[in-house]
Amino acid sequence: MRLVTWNINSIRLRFPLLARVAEELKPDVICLQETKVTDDLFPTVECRALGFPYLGFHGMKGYNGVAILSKRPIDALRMPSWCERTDCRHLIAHIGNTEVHSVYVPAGGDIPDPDANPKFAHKLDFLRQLTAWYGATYTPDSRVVVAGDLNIAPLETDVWSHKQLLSVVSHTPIEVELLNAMQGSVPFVDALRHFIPPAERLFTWWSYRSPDWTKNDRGRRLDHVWVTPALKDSLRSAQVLRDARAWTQPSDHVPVLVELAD
DNA sequence: ATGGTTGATGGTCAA
Repeated sequence: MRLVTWNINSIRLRFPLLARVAEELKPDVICLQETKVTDDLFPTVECRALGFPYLGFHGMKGYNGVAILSKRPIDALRMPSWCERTDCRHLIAHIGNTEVHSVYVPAGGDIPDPDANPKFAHKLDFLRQLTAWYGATYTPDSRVVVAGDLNIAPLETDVWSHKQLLSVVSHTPIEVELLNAMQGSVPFVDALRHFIPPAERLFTWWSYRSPDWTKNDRGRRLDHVWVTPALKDSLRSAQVLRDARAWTQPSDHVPVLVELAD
């Protein structure tokens, strides 16, 4: 199974780029975040025309929104909600004998202080709740893929400057600690770092707020694919489609591909 | 330290 995760930042605006991702990466499953579309306006006909007959989506007006597009039958869909909100940040599809999760962790605002910044507090709470739930719901024998924009870059090599980003939301010690706790809850295997050495720099996001995203390569690895230990030996390859950041009218995130043996 | 850009929306808010 070839699985792509991508924060598309509006599926309607960037549908032509989604078609390009489908054509170039030939995924069997695509997990999307920030679809930014309500369910009644989701482009179901267009997705099916791309070769994905089986669709799950969970969206709201203007913000957030997750989706899973599949060439293989989706047997069941679930949409957990966290922090007593209906934020459309989590979608689960049962595909064959495996669960695929599309997750969009709150970005957390600009100030890395939960007392001063409710958005940061929400991000931390979201991570704590998800961690408790994953730990209580799954075991190492579960067949689960967690894919999405987790909005945290855990390793020093996941950011362009570890020192300069220590107090920047996405790379603060408290966030990294909570993300590591979430990964350890089952535990999950980091599929990207399974193939790409942790010593090597690896980014999946480059800010829009730079006139030239390639200048000094100031990126971060915010998008992740994790698998349960039961799937570890099935991992075949992983790839970040860095080129997609240079496409016309790009998302600030690029697609990440992980290939698993069936 | 600050500001920079993009998207949905229709004034700003979120990222």
